Amino acid sequence: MPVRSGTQLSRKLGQKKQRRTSEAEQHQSPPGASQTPPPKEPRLDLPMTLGPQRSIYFSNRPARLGLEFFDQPPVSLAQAFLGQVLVRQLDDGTELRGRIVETEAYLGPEDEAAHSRGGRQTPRNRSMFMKPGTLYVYLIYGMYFCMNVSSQGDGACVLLRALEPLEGLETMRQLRSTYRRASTGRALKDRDLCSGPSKLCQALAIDKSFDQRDLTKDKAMWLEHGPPQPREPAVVAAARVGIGSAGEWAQKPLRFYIQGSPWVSVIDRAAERDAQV
DNA sequence: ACGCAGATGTCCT
DNA sequence: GGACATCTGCGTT
Repeated sequence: MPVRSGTQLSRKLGQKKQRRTSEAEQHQSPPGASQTPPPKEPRLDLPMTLGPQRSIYFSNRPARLGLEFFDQPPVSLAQAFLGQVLVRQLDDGTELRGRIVETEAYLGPEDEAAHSRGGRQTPRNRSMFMKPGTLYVYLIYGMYFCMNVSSQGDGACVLLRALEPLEGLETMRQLRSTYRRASTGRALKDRDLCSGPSKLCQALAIDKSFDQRDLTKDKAMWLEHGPPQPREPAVVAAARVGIGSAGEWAQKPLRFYIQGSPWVSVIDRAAERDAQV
């Protein structure tokens, strides 16, 4: 859902460093994951007509999005993520689904708010420099995780900030509660399941072991086209959250969210007013 | 509704 | 040693 015209198909691959094959395979299956493949879906009749988003083989589920989706500049990828569905398959086969409603773009070396500012490359942020679709998961404040997806452009990526939970809500609630103090026994509201970058990591059981995995190939997580919407949703561009010390870069409108969605983590009324002139 | 302190590990100066 | 792409629970309007 383009808010602005972005470069579409005329891009060149291979701007990022090649990932070694051994690493790719090493991260295919998480440590502790069940060795046996998850139970197969019940056999379903093939639909009479097959849409372009659906696999022609043995499934009526939407196909996972591939490299051609992730290989675009960070701003257009951040916008393209909105409305797509993130799927997490747990070790027991349970599938959790959430529609992405809020993202942030981190542009790379020139972006003072990015971990890759100045071209810094460390063991922690190495996945920012890997091929588009690679996950960058890091620990923040000693106890939380944030999940990014590498985009086109060295050191550029997109932070996933909020999801609209679609499937597996009770499991998400359970996963979220595990990390909270047991003193308050109140169940979390649906809105509190995935409305924040670290909340969604808790709800989908995403931790450091997902760092450097390939979202186009990983067995435990992938991205699907979101269901068609009756209307093209309005997208708000606002300042990014939690990067106060990044000078002028803190003000740039590099956070994107679906206007009116109750699942967004931080609403920016001023940005919404400015946008509707 | 909003504000603030505290929790807690890792990276980087 | 300080900062950190955060969240929670408890306090005050």
